[in-house]
Amino acid sequence: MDKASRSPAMTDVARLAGVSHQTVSRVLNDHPNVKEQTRIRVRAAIAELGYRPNRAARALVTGRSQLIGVVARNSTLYGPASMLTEFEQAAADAGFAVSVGSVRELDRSSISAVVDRHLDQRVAGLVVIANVASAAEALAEIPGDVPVVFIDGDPASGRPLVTVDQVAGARAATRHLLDAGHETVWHVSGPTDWFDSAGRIQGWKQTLQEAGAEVPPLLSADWSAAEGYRTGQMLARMPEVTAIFTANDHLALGILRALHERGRRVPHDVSIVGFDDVPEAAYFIPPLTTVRQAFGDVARAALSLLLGQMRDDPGTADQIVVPPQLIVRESVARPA
Amino acid sequence: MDKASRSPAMTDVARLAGVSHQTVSRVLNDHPNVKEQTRIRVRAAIAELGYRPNRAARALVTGRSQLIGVVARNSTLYGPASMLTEFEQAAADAGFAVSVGSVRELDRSSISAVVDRHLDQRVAGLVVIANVASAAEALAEIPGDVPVVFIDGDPASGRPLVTVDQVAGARAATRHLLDAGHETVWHVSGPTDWFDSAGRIQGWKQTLQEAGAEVPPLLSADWSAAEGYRTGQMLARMPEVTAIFTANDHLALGILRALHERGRRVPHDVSIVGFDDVPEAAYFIPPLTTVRQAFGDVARAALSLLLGQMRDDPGTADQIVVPPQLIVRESVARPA
DNA sequence: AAAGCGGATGTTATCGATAACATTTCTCCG
DNA sequence: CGGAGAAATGTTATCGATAACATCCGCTTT
Repeated sequence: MDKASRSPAMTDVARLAGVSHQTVSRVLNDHPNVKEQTRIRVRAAIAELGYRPNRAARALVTGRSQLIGVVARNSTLYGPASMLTEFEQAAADAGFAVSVGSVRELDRSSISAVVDRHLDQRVAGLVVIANVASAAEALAEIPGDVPVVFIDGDPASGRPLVTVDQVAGARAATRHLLDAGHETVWHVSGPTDWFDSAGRIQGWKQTLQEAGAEVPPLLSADWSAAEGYRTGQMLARMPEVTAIFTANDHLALGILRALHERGRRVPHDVSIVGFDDVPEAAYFIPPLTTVRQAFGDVARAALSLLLGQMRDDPGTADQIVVPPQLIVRESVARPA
Repeated sequence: MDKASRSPAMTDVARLAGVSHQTVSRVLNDHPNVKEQTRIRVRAAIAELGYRPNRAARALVTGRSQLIGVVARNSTLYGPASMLTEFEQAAADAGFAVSVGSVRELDRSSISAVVDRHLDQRVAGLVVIANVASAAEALAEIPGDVPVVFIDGDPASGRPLVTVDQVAGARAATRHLLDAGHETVWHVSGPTDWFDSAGRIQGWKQTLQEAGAEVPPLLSADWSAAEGYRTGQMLARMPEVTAIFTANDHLALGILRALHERGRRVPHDVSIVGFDDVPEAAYFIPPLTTVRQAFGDVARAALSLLLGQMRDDPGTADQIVVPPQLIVRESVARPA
């Protein structure tokens, strides 16, 4: 049959239930003024036909889809990847689909291309995981009428934003090393144009200064184990280095290896604290003390901010900061 | 003005260009029968108004969106996560948006929920990263008229499928260990219901049998460093174990630590080969010999299969197998 | 020069939902 | 018991695109 090939529409349901299509629409949208009995009849018809509302039609008339666009950097870095899946999960629970638009670099033209693609799809809202400063200018282009939430963006931007409190995380890590008795703490940071890096650097520096400790020169790297290793080779040759705080766990891994090759034992000779708590961190040699970020909380917070904006709800806050948590394992000890 | 708040539609462009909306549509779709001069006028009007076609309207009338749905397990595992971002990238290059539907478990009900959500959005096609057998039955529910491609699915299913040649990868790894002089090779596999695991187990076993080596009992684990560690604690106590092939790099990491704690040196006492080549693998202690999967190739192949189906192009193959590559580092040596 | 043809363009119907308004049916109360 | 007002339901317009068909025009063809 030709009929069978086309999926049923609202009018088909209406006919079967003996009502008008509008009543079907009311049932679907939980409109209050529908008699219970009718509601049941309609539901039955929906089930019988396997009816499934056409979102395109709905989007056309309402001007809003049930789709949230995410702009993220193309990366398998643990942080961004976790954030993405957590957000998708939260959005799905709230009945939204998520369209990912990843981008090789967070520069102006790439971002506006992705944002354009999202706007083409008439997304109901946008989430931008904008962890670098260069993103800022491109984001000015996002039209004001589409709800946007930033994750990891510029805390000073004044835009709706959810972040992990990087400063607090870095303070906890640095504090932990100082408390163990180290005179000072070296820091291997991520790329300095990332907000995450900036916050961690700031927290580290502040804590040292408050403790009256000398602030060693900053070593910056990308996020990779490879650069951690290179930096580690240098640090391993410096006997005065007894405590290192790295901006993520992979950097720490590279440093662990460099120290190991040079015969410097962790934590006996050198203590080290990472950041992220990747699932493997507990199985490094030795198990890594690190700072865990609650990506799930961030994702859920971002979603609720976004939904608040969609509802035009003035009661919702516009900046949420999620506290991180120090996870103590075995990579820190009192200096020799 | 109220006018300014609503984005321009096709008729607005038509009015400005002095043509009918249908001509605008023709220009947009590169229809041949449009005079060059008209085409230029329309293009100018489009640019002037900043017109952007409404995909919802198009989807409504054509019944197809420019959206590809991906069904994947919610996970930050390196493999699946890489696959996802690679696929998104490829799809974006081809002008498609990607809607992710992740799922906590690949069981029947979760999968059909996600597939339903995708179908609601009228996706133009589906990509299912179905790495476990339990997924199979749920996938039978996908209606036949929507193009589907599987990544990592059941090689025997007869459905359009792209996979990495797990068997070949495992053979290369096992072979490499045997060639180094080991009498046999132990294998720590992933969950046995994953196709990936199954292929790797098969390749390992075959290679041993062909070489006339004894096949040690299979040790199976999940994919985590944690289980690798637990399994490693056992293996470390068995002096006859000199060569281990693990189903992924994280398992290898856990085993490395267990061996280290027990004083068994790698590769001097025990050789080990992983799978995946996560970016950190080169910085394990020691650097890990492993098998690299070309996720980018897989993603692009999957996309082209999908596009082929959409075009109803009979010329496209329906199963593509991407070869993996052995990456030799320092975790393998000749036995003592 | 009339017929015929194809290229360029316009007109109208259509997809499947919601919005806005119209109408019918209850229910309650004086 | 009649009428007001609310509840329940129906009717029609609409969103913005493409599909199908209609028309117009300029040329070739004979």
